[in-house]
Amino acid sequence: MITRTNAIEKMLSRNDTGETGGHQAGILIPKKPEILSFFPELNNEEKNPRFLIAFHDHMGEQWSFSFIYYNNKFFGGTRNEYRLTGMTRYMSAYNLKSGDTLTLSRDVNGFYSVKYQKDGVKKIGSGPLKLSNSWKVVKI
DNA sequence: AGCCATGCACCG
DNA sequence: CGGTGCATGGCT
Repeated sequence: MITRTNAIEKMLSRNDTGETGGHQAGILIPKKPEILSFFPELNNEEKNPRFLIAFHDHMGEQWSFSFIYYNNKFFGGTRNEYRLTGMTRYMSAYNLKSGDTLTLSRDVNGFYSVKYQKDGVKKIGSGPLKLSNSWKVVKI
């Protein structure tokens, strides 16, 4: 049997939180099988398939995020990436900034939850803040 | 591949 | 009319 990912986390980039002035309303999901297996399967045959997922946070609040596969590359465009959108309200509610960690998890009942970790703990030591590939799989 | 940026639609 | 979100292009 396969091991499905039931929890993942990502250190937010500046564009994720909207600090760059962008308004793309969501975070980018890397095309890693381990990460993607956390999310429901999307229909690759259709353009920009999306899946609305309801998450609840540690405060008992409910949030609906959209897991979208922007795949217009296969439909005459140039995009080929996954995003989780509709998060600006959540991020502003808890004042999340780049460098903070966002954790997504799913229990055996398919119940999704989201939480965050204000960082400053994870040191970067020397060098610039490297945010690429900042996702990681978490076992629960 | 991943992050940055933006024109336009929609909604308060 | 300003903020938010979608979809898409651009840059590193």
